[in-house]
Formats: sequence, structure tokens, C-alpha cells
Amino acid sequence: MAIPRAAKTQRRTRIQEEKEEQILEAALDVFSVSGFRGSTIDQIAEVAGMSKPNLLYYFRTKEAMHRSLIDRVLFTWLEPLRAFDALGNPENEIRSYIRRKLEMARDFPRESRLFANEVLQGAPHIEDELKGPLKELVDEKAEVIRVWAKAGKIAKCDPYHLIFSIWSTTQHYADFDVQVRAVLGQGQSGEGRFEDAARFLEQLFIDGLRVRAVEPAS
Amino acid sequence: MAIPRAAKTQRRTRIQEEKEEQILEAALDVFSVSGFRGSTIDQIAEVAGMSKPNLLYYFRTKEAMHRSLIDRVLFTWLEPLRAFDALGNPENEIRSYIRRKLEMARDFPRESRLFANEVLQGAPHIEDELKGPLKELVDEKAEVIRVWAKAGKIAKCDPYHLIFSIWSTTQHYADFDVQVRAVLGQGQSGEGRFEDAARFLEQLFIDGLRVRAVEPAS
DNA sequence: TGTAATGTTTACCAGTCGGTCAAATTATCC
DNA sequence: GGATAATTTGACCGACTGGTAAACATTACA
Repeated sequence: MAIPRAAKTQRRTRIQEEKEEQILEAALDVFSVSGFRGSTIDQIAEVAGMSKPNLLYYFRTKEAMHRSLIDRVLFTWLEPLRAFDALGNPENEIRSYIRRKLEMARDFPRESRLFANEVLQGAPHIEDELKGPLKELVDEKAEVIRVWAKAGKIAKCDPYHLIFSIWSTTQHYADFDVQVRAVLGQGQSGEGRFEDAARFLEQLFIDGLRVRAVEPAS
Repeated sequence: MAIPRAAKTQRRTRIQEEKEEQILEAALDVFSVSGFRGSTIDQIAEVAGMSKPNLLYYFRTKEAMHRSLIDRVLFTWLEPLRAFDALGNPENEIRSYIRRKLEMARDFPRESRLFANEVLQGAPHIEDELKGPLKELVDEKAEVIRVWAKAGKIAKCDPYHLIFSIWSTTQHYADFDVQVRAVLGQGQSGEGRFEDAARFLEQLFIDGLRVRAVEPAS
């Protein structure tokens, strides 16, 4: 009859898969620009090309759409950090991490902005994820870096702030894209800026973390 | 009689000054958290402790309030970059710039988030400022850095991306404060993280930009 | 092919949004 | 103290908000 709201059945219809995909795609468009509060279901419906009640047939509330989107994107988003390998060569690992994060900023800017908006506005919907899975993953990788530093493979440094600085510098090119373009001017607005950024950041972090041959006596 | 909307008289009343101050203070609170679209006049009115029509007596529209806030804050915000001195010692200048930006992130996080929200959402209200005054200032300082690099005082690097990286790493501690706290955990949530960040970033940038004693032959 | 489940839409609701208006209150200045 | 200008407020407006109800259309499947 009428009542069953999408997910009541055990198996998901082809239509359900397609439409939910379509909706989340549109939701990503809208939420990533305006944040949760600033976005409206009508906007998302229009981008998705369907009526508002139809959206609400697949996701009962605006919050459910947002939640669903966050869940789906978060895992992928942490992939580069997860790939950080304790057994690899430190310089290579750091270089790879920077490159991967930068590629994600280039290829998935909406995902980056979705999180940026959320965190910027106090992370009201993802506090648990930050304090749980995210913190655990960072703790684990920070320990790896700490060991590297202790073994003299890279310079002594605070591993947490190292991770923060890689996050911020790379995501900057997605989150603050408008500003970057404005400052670089029309000429540099192709994808070349990502190449330049990669070159600069790799140099900065590799040289910045290289162990000084001779420490000045203190 | 009724009509005169605040600024019609030549001289501004004491009350006008006070109330406008009070309103902008509240507006900063609200806009910096929710962005323009996500904020409501009612919220601002409540924080400011006055009625909505009273707010609209001083600022005709929500947009006018936002505009006014941006204008007032932008100048201050660029102060550290403006202080960047072409005649100073490169290492000292960079170190000072990092420290000043970090202090601003610590002392004026709302201002940082106000801009972050705005830029993140496509900078619909400050596009002109970005392409005009901001770009000009950055161009000027980038030239300074370029000359330093050419003279061998710091490593060869793209000055624009250097500036971007200093912006992003420092402002990260204001804009993504919730995330930083979540990852560092309760223990590190005092102001100590700014000290640690300063130490790390100064090391990273100074060592990362120091001219290599011997360049490997290429 | 029939029919039950699934999918879609129109019309609508109560609450909120930005903003106006006129009346009431307060400050200012002679 | 009174006239005049400045300030403040409650009541209100039309547009928009998230969300619902029920009728209608389509699909899957026996």
C-alpha cells in the first residue's frame, strides 16, 4: 500500500539504488556549498530533478540525507591516511600522502567542502566520528611518525601538528578554491596550480622534515 | 519624526555607535558559525539582546549587516601580511608572520571563521575584495619573496604557494578548532596547542625554506 | 493480465524567514 | 518643561521552510 518508506523491504529495488544515488549526488552539490543550515530540501530536489516529496520518500528528513552523505564520504576521505605505511620509507610515505591528499582536493572538492562546512560550523553532526574513528586513526599514524622521528629517520617534530599541517595545506586548494583562483589570477586558473602546489608542498615538507646533518650546538 | 534611518544625520549619536557595535558583535557570533545563508536576523537579535525591528533600524538588511562586518574585519585581518617587511631578515620575517597569524587564529577565531565560511561558500559577497585589494597585497609580498629566493636568501620556491601554506596551516587552528580538539583529546585542549603549533610550524617553514648547503647535481 | 507493492505528484500545513508599519517610548536641546 | 527628533516595539506581511496526506501512476510478479 502506501506506508512502506523505501527501506522497509529487505532487498533494495533498482529504482531505489538509482534514485538514492541521484539524491545524494545532488545533496553533495548543495550541502557542500551552503552547509547544513543554509541548504534547503527544495534546492536539492531541483538539482536532483525530482519533486520535494519524492526526495522525502527516500530520505525521511533533511538530517537523514546529510547523515547518509557524511557516512558514505567519510570512509573514502580517510583512505589516504589509512594508506600511510609504517614500514615504508618515511620520505616516500609523506610525499605520497601529500600527493594523494592533493589529488583528492582536486578530484573531490565537494567532499572536502562538505566536511569543511561541517567542522567549521562546530561539527554538530559528526562530533562522534571526530572523537572516535578519526582520532583513533590519527593516534595510530602519529605514533608511526613519532617512532620515525625517534629513530632519526625524520626530524624531531610533533606528529599531530605535522598531520594537521598536511591536512590544512592540501585541503586549502579545495576549500578555499575561490580565493586561490582570485589571488593567482585568471592565467593560473587551469589545473596547473595543483602541479605547482604539489611541487611546493613536497619540497617544504621533505626539506622541512629532513634531519639536519649537523645540529648547531646549544 | 519617524523616517530617518540612523545614518541620515551627519553626526552619529552615542547610542548609534554603541548599538551598531553591539549588533556587529552579535552578528560576528552568528555569521561566523552559520555562514550568511544559515544565519537569521532573529538569532542575531537575540544574541544582541534587542528586538528584530530594532536591528533593522540600524542595518536595513541582513546583507548590510554582513557587508559592514566584512569591511570592518578585512582590514585588520590583512594586517600581519601588510607588516611583512621586504627589508627585514627573511627568516625573521617568515617566523614573525607565522607567529602573528597564529596569534590571530587564537585571539580572533570568529573573524577567521567568518571569512572561512564566506570563501568556502563561494565568496558571493567578497569576490571584489579578493580579486582587488587582497590580490594586490599578495602580489606585492610574493614579489618580495621571489627576490629573496633569487638572491639565495631562502630556498627557491613558489611564493604564492608559500603564502597559501602559511595561511592554511595557521588559520586551521581557528577554522577547524573542533577537529583539532577532538583529535588532540581533552588533555591538550588548553591553549598549549598554539604553543606546540607555533614550534612545529616555525621549524617546518624555516628548515623547509633554508637554502640547501649543497644542491645535488642535476 | 490482474493486483499488490512501489514510486510520484498535487495540494496543503504550521512554523520560520526577511522585512515593513504605525504607534509608543525615550533622548535631546531650546 | 515642551517640542522635536531619535529609538524601540508589537503586530503583521508574503515568501519560504521542513514535512505530511492522500490520490494517482507505475512497476514487479504470479
